[in-house]
Amino acid sequence: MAEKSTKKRDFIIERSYAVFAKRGYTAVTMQDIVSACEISRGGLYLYFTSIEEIFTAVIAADIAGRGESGEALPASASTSDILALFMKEQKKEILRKKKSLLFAIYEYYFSLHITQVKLSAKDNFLKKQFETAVLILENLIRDGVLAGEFFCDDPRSTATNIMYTIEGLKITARTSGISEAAVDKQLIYIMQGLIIE
Amino acid sequence: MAEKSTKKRDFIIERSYAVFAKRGYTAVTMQDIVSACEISRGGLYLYFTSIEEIFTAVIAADIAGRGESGEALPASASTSDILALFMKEQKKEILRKKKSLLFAIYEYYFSLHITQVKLSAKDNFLKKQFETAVLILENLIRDGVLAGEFFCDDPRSTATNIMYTIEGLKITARTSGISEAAVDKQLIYIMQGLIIE
Amino acid sequence: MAEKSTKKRDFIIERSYAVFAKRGYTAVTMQDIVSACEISRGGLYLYFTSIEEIFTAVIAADIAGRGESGEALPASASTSDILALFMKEQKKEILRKKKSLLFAIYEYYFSLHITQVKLSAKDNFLKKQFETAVLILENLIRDGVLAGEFFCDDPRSTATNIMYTIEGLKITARTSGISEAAVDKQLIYIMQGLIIE
Amino acid sequence: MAEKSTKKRDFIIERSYAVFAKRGYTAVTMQDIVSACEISRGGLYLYFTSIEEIFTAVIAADIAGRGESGEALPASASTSDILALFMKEQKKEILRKKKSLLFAIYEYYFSLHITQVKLSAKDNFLKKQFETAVLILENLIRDGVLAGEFFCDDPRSTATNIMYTIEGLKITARTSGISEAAVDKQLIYIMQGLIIE
DNA sequence: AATGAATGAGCCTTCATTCAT
DNA sequence: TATGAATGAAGGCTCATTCAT
Repeated sequence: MAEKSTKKRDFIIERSYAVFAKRGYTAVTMQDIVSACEISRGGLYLYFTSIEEIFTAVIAADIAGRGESGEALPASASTSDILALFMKEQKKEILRKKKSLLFAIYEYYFSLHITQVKLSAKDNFLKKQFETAVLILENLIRDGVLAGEFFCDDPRSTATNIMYTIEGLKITARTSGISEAAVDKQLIYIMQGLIIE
Repeated sequence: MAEKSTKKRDFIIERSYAVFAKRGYTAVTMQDIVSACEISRGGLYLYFTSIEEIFTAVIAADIAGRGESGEALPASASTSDILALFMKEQKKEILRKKKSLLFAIYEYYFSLHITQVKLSAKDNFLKKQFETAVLILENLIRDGVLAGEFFCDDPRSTATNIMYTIEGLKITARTSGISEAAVDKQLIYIMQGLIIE
Repeated sequence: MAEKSTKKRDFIIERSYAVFAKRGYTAVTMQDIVSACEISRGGLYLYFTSIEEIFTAVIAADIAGRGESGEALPASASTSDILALFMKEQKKEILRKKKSLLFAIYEYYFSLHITQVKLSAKDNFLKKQFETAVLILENLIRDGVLAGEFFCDDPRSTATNIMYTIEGLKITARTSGISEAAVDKQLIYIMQGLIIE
Repeated sequence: MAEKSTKKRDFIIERSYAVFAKRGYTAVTMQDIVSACEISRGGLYLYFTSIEEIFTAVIAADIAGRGESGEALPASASTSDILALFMKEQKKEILRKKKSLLFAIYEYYFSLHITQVKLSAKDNFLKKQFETAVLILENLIRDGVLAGEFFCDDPRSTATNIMYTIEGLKITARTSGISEAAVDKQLIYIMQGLIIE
C-alpha cells in the first residue's frame, strides 16, 4: 500500500479519538467519524475500510503517544515521591472521562470476546497495558523496600492487587460515577498500605 | 397497558437475559430478542415497547432473583469461614461470563452517562449493588476484628478497597480475560491481608 | 346472516361516527374504532369486516337519522321564513366541524374515485344528498315566486348554484377555516339575491 | 443540508406531484414516492426527510409554476371577454382531475386542522389562493361595471360568492363527479348574473 | 486522491386480520 | 358471542459501503 498522505491519516486518527472517547466503540457510526474529520464518506475509505480499523489505529497511536507527558522528578526523588507521582497519574486517568478511550476499549474487547476472536497476547493491548503498569509498580515497590521506605512481603501480588483496584475505580467512574474525594481516599489507602511511617 | 400474560412476559425476560448476557446492551436489536423468544415482531410489542424497557425488566428480575442461592453455613462458622465463602461467591461472579449481565449493565450505564441522563441514587443499580457489598464486607470485617480473627485499622476503607479490586477483576475477566488461577491468587492475597495467622 | 345483536351493532356505529368525524376516513385505524367502541378487536369483526364496511354503515345510519331535528314552523310561515330557516340549517352544517362526517365522506368518495370504483347513482350518497337539497330549494324558490316574495328566472339553476356555494363554504370551513361572520355574509348575500324587498 | 443536486430534487418534486395528484395526501407512502421517482429508499432521504416535506415542496413548486400558461387577450378585449376567459380557466381547473393537487391539499389542511396546527395566514396557501382569486374577480367586476358591461351592487360579495361556488364545483368534481355540461351550466349562470344583455 | 450521491440491507414500529380459548 | 394475544406484512428511517465523476 502506498503511503498515501500520512498527514491526513493522522488527522483522521486524531479526530476519531475524540469520537470514540465520547461515544464508546459500539455506538460509533461512519457518519460520526466523517463529520468529525471534515472528510468525505468516500475519502475516509481511502485510508480505512472499517470502523474497527480506525479504532485499532486510534489505539495504536494512543500507545505510541504515551510517555510523552508525565512530570519530571529530581534525581534525588525518594521512591515515596515516585509512588505519589504514579498515583497522581492514575488519578488523572481514572477521572479523565471526556478524553479517555477506556470504555471504547472495553467495548471493543468485549465485542471480540463474544465473537470468539482469540487475541494473541501481543495484540491484547488491554492486557499488555495492565501488565506493564504492574511491572512498573512492582519495581517501584522493590526499590522502596530496598530503600527502607516501603514495607511489602510480596511486591508482585501487591502491585497486581493495586492495579486491579485502579481498574475497578476506572470502570466505576465511567458507569456509576465517582467523586474525586472517593478516588483520593482509595489511592491514599493504597499508599498507606505500603509506606512505613 | 394491562398485564397481559405475566407468564409470557417472564418468558421474554428470561430469554432476553441470555441475549444481553451474550451480546451486551448496545449491540442488541429487537430482532435478537424476537428470535430468542420465538415470538413475532409485533407480538413482542404487546409486552415491551423498547429494548431499554426490556433491559430494565431483565435487571429488575435479576435483582429480585438474588439471594436464592448461596451456601448455608453452620452456626459455628468463624468469620474467616464466612469471608472465605464471600470470596468464593465473588469468584463465581467474576468468572461467570456466559450468564452474566455485568457488561450489558456497564454499557447501559455508560450510554446513560453520555446522553446526560442523571440517575437518582435509587435507580442506580450498579452503585447500590456496590455499596451493599461494601457494607456486608465491612460488617464482616468488624466481626472478625472483634473475634480476634482479623486485623484491620479501617474496616470501611478496607471493604471499599476490596470491592474495587473485585470490580477490577470482573471487568478484566470480561475484556482481557483472566485465568481462574489469577483470580484465586488475588482473592487469597486479599484474605491474607486481613487474617491473623 | 343472523341478526346478531343489533343493539351492539348500533352502538359500534354510533361510536365510530365520532371517530370518523374527528379523523376523517383515510387516517382511521381499526384500533381507533376498537378503542372508541369498548369492544375487543375480534369482537368488532363479528359485526364488520373492514373499516369501509363500518364507514358505509355509519353513513347509512346518518342518512336514516336525518329529518328528525329541524325547527317546526307555523303553518302561516312565509316562504321567506322557510328560506331563512333552510339557510340557518345550512349554516349549522357548514360550521359543525366536531360532529360532521363531511370530510370523511369526501375522503371516502375520493378514495373510490382513485380506485376506479364506479358508483351507481343509487349508491352515491353525496350526489343524492346534493340533489335532494337542490330539489327542496328549487321548490321553495318556486313557491316564493308564486307567492310574490321571490324573484327568480330559473329556479333550478339558482338552487343548484346556491348549493354549490354552500358546498364551497363547507369545504373551506374544514380546510382553510372560516369565520361565522363570513358564513353569515354569504348566506345573506344569497338570500338578498332572491327576496324582493 | 447542502443543496445536493437541484436537478434531482426537481425531478423528485415533479414525479411526486403525480403521486399526490393521483392518491391524495394521507394515503401516500414513502414507497409510492420512491417507486415513482426511480430512486432508492435511502436516496430519497438525501433530499427530503418526510412526506410532508415533499408535499410542501410540491405545492411551492406548483405555486411558482403558475402564470406560465393562460391565453393572451387583445388589448381591445372587453371585460366580458376577460370574465369569459377567467371562467374558462376555472372550468379547466374544476375538471382537471388527473393532474390536480387540489384534493391532496384539502387532505393536508384537514390533517393540520385535526392535529391542532395553527397556520399563519402566510402559510395558508389555500386561503391565500382563494383570496387572490376573489380579488382578481372583484377588480374585474368593478371594471365591468365602470365600462357599463356588468351590473353589480356589491362587487366584493359577488366575487366571494362566485369563488365559493367554484370551490363547490371543484370538490364535487373530485368526490361525486360532475359532467362538463353541468360545469358549463353553472359558469354560464354565474356570468349571466353579471352581464347586462 | 477526493467527493458525495446513491444503494439496498436491515432496523424499529404499526396495522389489519386471525384464531385458540 | 366474545376476547385479546399473536401474526406477518408493510411502512418509516438509518447505515455501511460503493462508484461515477
